[in-house]
Amino acid sequence: MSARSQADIPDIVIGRLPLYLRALRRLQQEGNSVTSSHELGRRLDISSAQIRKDLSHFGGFGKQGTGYQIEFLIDRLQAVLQVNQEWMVAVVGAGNLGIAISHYRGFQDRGFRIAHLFDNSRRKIGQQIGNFEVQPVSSIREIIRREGIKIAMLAVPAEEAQNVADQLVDAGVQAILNYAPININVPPHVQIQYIDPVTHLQHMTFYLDG
Amino acid sequence: MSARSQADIPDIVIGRLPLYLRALRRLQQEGNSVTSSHELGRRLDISSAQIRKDLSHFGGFGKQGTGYQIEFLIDRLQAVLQVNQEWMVAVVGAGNLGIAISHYRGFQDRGFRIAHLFDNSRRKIGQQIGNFEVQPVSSIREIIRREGIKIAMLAVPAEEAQNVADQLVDAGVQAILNYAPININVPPHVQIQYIDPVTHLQHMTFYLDG
DNA sequence: TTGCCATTGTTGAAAGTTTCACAATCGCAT
DNA sequence: ATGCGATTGTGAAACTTTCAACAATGGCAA
Repeated sequence: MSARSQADIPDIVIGRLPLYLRALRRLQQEGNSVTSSHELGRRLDISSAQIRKDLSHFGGFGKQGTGYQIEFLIDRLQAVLQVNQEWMVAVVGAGNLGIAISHYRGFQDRGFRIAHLFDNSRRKIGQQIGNFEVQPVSSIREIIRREGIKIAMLAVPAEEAQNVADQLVDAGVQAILNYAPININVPPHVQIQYIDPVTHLQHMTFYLDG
Repeated sequence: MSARSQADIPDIVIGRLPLYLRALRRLQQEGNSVTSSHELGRRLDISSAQIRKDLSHFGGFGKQGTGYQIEFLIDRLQAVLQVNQEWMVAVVGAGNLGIAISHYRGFQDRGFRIAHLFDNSRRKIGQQIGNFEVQPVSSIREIIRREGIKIAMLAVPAEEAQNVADQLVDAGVQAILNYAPININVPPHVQIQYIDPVTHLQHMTFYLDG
């Protein structure tokens, strides 16, 4: 992993923190104010020892005999993940998927706000979709630079993904979540993650009988 | 992992096979008929040794000095993952996301076909969306039983996810891909995987500066 | 106050995963 | 036919991750 490898925490641990955060907020919504590594583990299907060890990388958040104060732990995890602020996110691709992403309410309160929706089809540019007017891909560079946007979600056809990713990186984007079913290459200072439902489905079919 | 733990292959290896498959099909589309562990590794950002070792779990697919016949390797991986057939998939939730999933052309030729779209809102039941007429959640049990559907994608609000998952499992579903941002519990014979863009974004923000 | 139960943080051992390094061998050019 | 460069498959080593176990400690009840 690159850059801010904060005190050398394993990346696999970082990857679990968002799951802890999600479960903690749920527990809170359900009216709890305290929880334990056992309860969290039961919910997430992760061993309690692992949860304690993961959290211990960032300091002693709990109390022996009692467990963890949910609100406090949420605050700390949000700070560690840097989601105690709101990141602006650009979405590229205004097809069905890009539109669904742009409408999704689930980013709110979790650290992200969709700020722009780009596409390069004549038919779509200028169209009003949710709160956004679709902007041309050619304006990515200027807008992203001007607004200092660091994060983009890519929902374009596979054939265009690498090209658009290059433009995003050039504009200063440092993290890309790619929905196109193709691997793309980015410089080492840029984070990239993939969402492809088919790879998940194919992983599961291995275990099915028949 | 459960059930068909075919000759005890590590689950982490199984999880990489869909990525190999995806990259191989791309290489094929680009007109290649042969590749090597080095070329694949470069594309996927995985070491060539790892690719060779992963593949070796399933037999010797390559030729020294030459590499791998792409078509042959695709066939074998598809057989291993059981995607040399077409699985019918039920989608539950006809919101923006469920609709985007139902329109997505990317399932074709990768082993899956959306067969039904369910929702329980009065407004949506009966509506025609793409090739599907939205059906009530209450009919899940009968339809999935009758058609022997084994795989479902869940695109309902977090509050309803556990409940719908229970109904799916009861109807005989053995694999669930859950888009709702919540952990759900299923019996051990049921596969479950998660897609939550926010967890990916939060993972990446850890490494961003600022 | 004392004792008891629950729970954390942490150590060290066990299990799992990746990488290294190289013999075996393939195809091609000479 | 021979030699050469490329590439696989694999055993052993290095590294990473998970798990089990337990001392330390907090809160509560008696």
